[in-house]
Amino acid sequence: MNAPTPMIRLTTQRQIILEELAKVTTHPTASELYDMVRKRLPRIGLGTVYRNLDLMAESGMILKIEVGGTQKRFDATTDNHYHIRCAICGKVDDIDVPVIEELVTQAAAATSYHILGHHVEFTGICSTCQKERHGKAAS
Amino acid sequence: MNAPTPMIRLTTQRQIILEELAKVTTHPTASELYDMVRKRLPRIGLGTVYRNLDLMAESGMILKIEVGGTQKRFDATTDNHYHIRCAICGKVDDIDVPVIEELVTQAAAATSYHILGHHVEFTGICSTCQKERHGKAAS
DNA sequence: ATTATAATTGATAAAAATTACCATGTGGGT
DNA sequence: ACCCACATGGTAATTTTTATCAATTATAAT
Repeated sequence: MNAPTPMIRLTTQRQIILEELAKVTTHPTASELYDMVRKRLPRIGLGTVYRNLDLMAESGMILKIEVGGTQKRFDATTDNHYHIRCAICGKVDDIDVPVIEELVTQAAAATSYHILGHHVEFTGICSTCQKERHGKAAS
Repeated sequence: MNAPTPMIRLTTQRQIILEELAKVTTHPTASELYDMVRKRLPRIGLGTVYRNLDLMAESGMILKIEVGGTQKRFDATTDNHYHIRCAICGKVDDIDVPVIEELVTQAAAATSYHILGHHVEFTGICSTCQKERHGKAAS
């Protein structure tokens, strides 16, 4: 009666996508992941990558992080943590700042929305871009 | 020597875009704003709206909020505040939770990035979507 | 094992959102 | 009134993502 196992079948392509995503701590976009996966599965289609990333995100196996920038990014670490994005190159890293659980309580009191979660995104300039900026002084 | 007034000329279209944005507390997307502005300036082009929203965001007159969802949104209130986005309809509202300035200090200690700022985005279900969900019980 | 049944894939097309391009128009300063 | 730089509107091109669908592959039933 109640829908049982949503049962996501672990196909070869899904497994490899998952493995490649778990390998890195950067937060690759779908097409970055596509390039990574293609080295092991040259015939895979970009659509398959998108489709499966979405499925896995829906089923909670991975995280789809919708931060600034033009592309969505994915993360194999599913427990809540915060991110920092470089304003220049767009790279996204994890940042080790304690998660503030009280925020959800505070938010619940401040709105009529039913709160599901929260996310903190820092903006900054990564060390690589800091260096490059000093390279060319006054533009 | 040092670049003087970046000097953004306040054209009619810019003024009206700004006025329309300031009128609402929702956080319209570029095309929503386009529709609003077109009522007063029927010949304006969508490109002009995009171009000027970007310019105004760069010069700090308005805020470009890059949250979840497929479209960027804009906000006439430039002092830092947090947002909540409906997971179902995608609507974005302000949420009145105190801004945590310490976060930036904490972040600075935890990363090699040069921190520029931070943003908190809550996810939830807005009251409208809560009601509609109860409407159709077991699908 | 063999067939039936359902889910998944790869390829391609389509959609959605944004940006780039460029000839024409506009306004401010002299 | 005449420059001149900037801005505009219209359109085309890009970028990112989603949809479609026939062919393939896996699972279940016999």
